[in-house]
Amino acid sequence: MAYWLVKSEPDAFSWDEQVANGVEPWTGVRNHQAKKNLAAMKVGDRAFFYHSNVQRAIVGVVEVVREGYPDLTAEKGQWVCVDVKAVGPMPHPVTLADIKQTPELQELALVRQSRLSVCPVSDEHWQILCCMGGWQEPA
DNA sequence: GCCAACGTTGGC
DNA sequence: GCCAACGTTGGC
Repeated sequence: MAYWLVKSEPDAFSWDEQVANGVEPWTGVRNHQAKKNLAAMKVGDRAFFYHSNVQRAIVGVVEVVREGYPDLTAEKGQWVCVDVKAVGPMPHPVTLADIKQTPELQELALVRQSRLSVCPVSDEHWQILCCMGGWQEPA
């Protein structure tokens, strides 16, 4: 199982909406690197749900429930999306400031390439971030 | 194929 | 609101 981090501007699509909707297509990615990452996702992979811009924090965890398929919101058919399901909220949202203060996390794609909206997260980084956020598996 | 101009994203 | 990073476009 692989780990990822997906960004959304809360004004456009927020964690609350993700929770309310349950399963939601992750559309609108228009960047080739991000597309490559989306296409590599497998059912069962987990991703952090990150609020960019106004909040700048990891606020929840989602799970991939449908692998890469054509993004119908794109005019031309060359973009990809996946479906993700809300797993649960971060008990303590992990902010970008927190991440930047953590030496072990400086290699995160989120830090190194701030404009990339879908980035991979290593197993090690995932564990650190879960620990910082007080994440516990839902019973 | 190079590069300047321009648009978009996202942090501050 | 500003600016840096970076992707895209278009002229040559």
